[in-house]
Amino acid sequence: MPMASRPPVIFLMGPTAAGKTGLAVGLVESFDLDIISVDSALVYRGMDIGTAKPDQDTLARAPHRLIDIRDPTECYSAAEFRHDALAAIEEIHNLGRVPLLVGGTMLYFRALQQGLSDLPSASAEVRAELEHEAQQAGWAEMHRQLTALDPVAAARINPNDPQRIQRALEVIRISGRPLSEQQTGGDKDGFPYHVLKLVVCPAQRAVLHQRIAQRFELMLQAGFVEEVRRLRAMPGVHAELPSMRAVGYRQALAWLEGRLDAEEWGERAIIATRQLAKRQLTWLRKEEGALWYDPSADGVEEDPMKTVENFLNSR
RNA sequence: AGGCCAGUAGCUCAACUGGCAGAGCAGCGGUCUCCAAAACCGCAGGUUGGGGGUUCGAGUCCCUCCUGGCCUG
Repeated sequence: MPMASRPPVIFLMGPTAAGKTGLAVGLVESFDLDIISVDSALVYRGMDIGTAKPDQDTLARAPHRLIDIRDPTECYSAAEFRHDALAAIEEIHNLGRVPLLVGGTMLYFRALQQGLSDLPSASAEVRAELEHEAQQAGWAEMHRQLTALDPVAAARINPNDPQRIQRALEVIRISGRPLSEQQTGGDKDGFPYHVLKLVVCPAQRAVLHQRIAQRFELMLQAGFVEEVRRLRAMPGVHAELPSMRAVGYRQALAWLEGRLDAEEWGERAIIATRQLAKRQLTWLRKEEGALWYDPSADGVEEDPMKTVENFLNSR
């Protein structure tokens, strides 16, 4: 499909605490855009403060799709996101509006743009089984098993990386075929849209670090600890859940369960957030054709509003 | 003021009776195909508080000064 005839989609990407939400709300109020959240933590109901989820007022003004779609005891995945996001994009286009995808989960952006190979989806049972075996034999032994079953995948996966060893073995057990044989690279044209990519990020790392620390203080004032206590009291909630391994929640839980000191957990949470931002930036640097916008550089940068306006008018 | 203890990487601390100054954490870079706010990999970082001395050789021993802490007055 030629570019010009492709329906428009706008990406608004950036590391945590860079100011994505503020900009997104501004854009939604100026143009006929509908927001789709691209965030693996915002999907969880009841996880509001620690995820910096937009508040009720903001959501009323700027509705977000794909938030609050899971309980904290449930799982979500890149493949589910891709499916949900593609459906939401189509829905928005059918309304005659333009989708604005906002978030910081770069794997989701990648899965959306490049597609995923047609692999068996995650199975809680198989994972539990593998987990159990690994506890007996150790992950080093599991990696050796993988070497026998799928040498190509085993060579690529570090023996210290339980998560990926587990996934590779899972795929083999479910499909009976090696993972590496099935990783064909995703759909060729799995994302037939005309995309404008914006990245929001302070040019200075120190500025981002400062924003992260300030935002954490605000979270505490807003009752983050209470939120975690509430989650912890829910049946079935425990520290190993993907939801509870999220930045901030993990450290708060560790404190409440006596694995971290009261004076220490906050600093650990901030550190984890900085490290998250760094990993997000590693993805973002590779993002092709993205326009970078520094929210802390007043005036000098081109106005993203203008960029979006031009993009929408050029069609 | 006197006595004692300490001072080593940004932080916390190792380094036998003198023998190539190291870890953890933080930081920085990277990997990433159904947990990704996850799970991993790598890199850099030092005038051992300053100065002097003994020694083939000093973080380590001696002298002196500085800084911090504790005790006594």
